[in-house]
Amino acid sequence: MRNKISLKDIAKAVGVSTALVSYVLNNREREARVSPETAKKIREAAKELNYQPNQLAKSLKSGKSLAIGLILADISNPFFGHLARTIEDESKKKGYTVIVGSSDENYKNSERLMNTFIERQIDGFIIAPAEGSEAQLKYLNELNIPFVLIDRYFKEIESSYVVIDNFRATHDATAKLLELGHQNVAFVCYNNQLQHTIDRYNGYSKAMEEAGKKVTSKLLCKVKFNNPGDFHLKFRNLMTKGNKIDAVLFSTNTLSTLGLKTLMDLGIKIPDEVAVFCFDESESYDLFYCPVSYVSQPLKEIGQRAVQILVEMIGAKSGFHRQVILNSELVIRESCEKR
Amino acid sequence: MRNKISLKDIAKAVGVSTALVSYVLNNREREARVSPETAKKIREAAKELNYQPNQLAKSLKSGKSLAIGLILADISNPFFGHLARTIEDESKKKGYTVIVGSSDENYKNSERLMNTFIERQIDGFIIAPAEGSEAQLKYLNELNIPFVLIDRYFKEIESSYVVIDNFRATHDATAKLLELGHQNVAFVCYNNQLQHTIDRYNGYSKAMEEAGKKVTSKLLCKVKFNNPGDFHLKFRNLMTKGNKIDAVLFSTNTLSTLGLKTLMDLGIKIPDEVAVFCFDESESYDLFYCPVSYVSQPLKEIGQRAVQILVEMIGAKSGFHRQVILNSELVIRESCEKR
DNA sequence: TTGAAAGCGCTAACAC
DNA sequence: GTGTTAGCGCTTTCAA
Repeated sequence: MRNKISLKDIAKAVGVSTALVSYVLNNREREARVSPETAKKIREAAKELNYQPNQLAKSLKSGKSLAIGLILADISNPFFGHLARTIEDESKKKGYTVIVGSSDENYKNSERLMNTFIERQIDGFIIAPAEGSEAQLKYLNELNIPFVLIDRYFKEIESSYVVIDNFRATHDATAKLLELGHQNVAFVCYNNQLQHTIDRYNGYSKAMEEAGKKVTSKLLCKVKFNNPGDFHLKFRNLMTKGNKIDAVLFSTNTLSTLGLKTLMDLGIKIPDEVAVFCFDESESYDLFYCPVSYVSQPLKEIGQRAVQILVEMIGAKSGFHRQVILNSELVIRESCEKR
Repeated sequence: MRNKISLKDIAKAVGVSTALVSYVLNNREREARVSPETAKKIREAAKELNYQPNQLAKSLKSGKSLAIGLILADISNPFFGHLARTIEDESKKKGYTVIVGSSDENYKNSERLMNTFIERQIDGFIIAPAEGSEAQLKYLNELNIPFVLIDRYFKEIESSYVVIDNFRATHDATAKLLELGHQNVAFVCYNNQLQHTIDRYNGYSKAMEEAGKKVTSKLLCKVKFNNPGDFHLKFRNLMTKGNKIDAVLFSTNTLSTLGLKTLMDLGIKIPDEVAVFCFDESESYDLFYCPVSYVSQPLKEIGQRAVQILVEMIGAKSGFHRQVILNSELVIRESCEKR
């Protein structure tokens, strides 16, 4: 069996009450006026017996678990992996432990995770919400469980969130491509109704409009999530049906990787035959034959801000929300040149 | 404030004792001979009040937290991200929640994480141990806390583990390169003393020996972990100092990516000037100009087996260990051809 | 300066 | 069939 030493064991060993032990081991001996000798004995016994406090009991008593629930689409996706890493690091600094779950972009999974985490009394959530999660988030609000959304948010849900200015990101990337002289700039995105998808589309579309270009279906490729077959079909179509595409803007990291791969397979030369602008950083880009241009999100800052806001919300007596919109950066490299 | 409904609230609402509520909501009404009407009323009240059990209180009472602590080197590394994903999925199936932490290959961090997790009463650990973790693992053994090592293990530590046959993996990869006619096969690894590093080196070295080749320092590149500068210095040296290297075997995924990148920067053509064999799958390989050969680890199986073994260990009254050595697979593609 | 005791939410042995 | 109660490990009020 597992050798569990409790406050009581220490109290017995030293010959004092558990109250004193509790005070001393929480460094509150002064406030409780514990005599130095007793304190010393208690500390020694604790060390001797190798005492480790039971956080569960503390939490039960205090009503605070010092745990944060993190719900991502997929922890194996490097974009979310990086986010998870910064969130974990920042949480550790703040004294919180992170419990993670992958929703797989499915709101049913996300709901199940949320309930599991609530049962574990997490103090708050950081969530990259799946499509259709609105009701669950409203529910969290009803329960007064603080949460911060990352990467995506919902216009109709009152909440804190940390996102980038997606409109501006794609707007500027598109404008850059047009400025470089590309004529038919295509846009590749998922066909969901998530706000960041919409914002990114609008950014693209606005930049086109400003340049006097019409966005026709010949320039658009909206594909199903998690469905490489659908992607290949539609993207190949886009690129090979005589649409005269001379530049492509991919609106997520997974689409970027899939897209580069497909262009390579099709033998379409970048940037000679088509210019390419990607979304998010990826170590894959480093191995691509042509240095890739991309929208760089400040992942570290997103994670840190999310944790900071959440911790503030947890500590606040009355509810508040904080919205943070960060700027992304365009990293311009060879792949978007006009040849 | 957070609207927390407890068993007591339901008991009061229905007008019964908490004991009955507990029995019913744990579906043990039959064994406790609760009358159907009472049971029904209790369930209705629970639903009505939107009751969510407090897992912390349950755990405190039962001594089981139904939580697993996962300690990885770095959750943002896709290799570990995938592992984390399969572990999370399998744990969920078994009714366990996963708490993750990144050690950054630093045993001090790993120790801190372990203690945090122990305080949270996790039922067991899955660990990709950092160099120097031996003492901590012995400590876990003393405490009778079950754990399963993944990716790496220590010969001198009695423990369960799930790893691949690293010796065989590099042995076979090296043999393949030699069989294809390469003469000077170099080996790139980290300069640590982790068993998997040693095994991988031995596999390489054995294959060389079997082919009547001598492993000289001119063929070896041992680099510091997490130190791209050191890598570049030594690897460039290896490739440019007239060592006549015509094939390189990289012994981890990070080294593989760094290596491919450097070879590209140096303008060394693969496989025309040098053949390359990598370790672990990576989406980056898909974007490389030449299809990359690699050792493919069965990530999903590693994660699943680790969870299965851990759960068995947690359930067992007496301690036992289970060692699983899985086979990896060689994926042979253009990059290792002899030109 | 220290101890006793209540109580966080839950389970389970036991009594009625 | 149902209720009472002790106790998991901890904190904190109150009394001594």
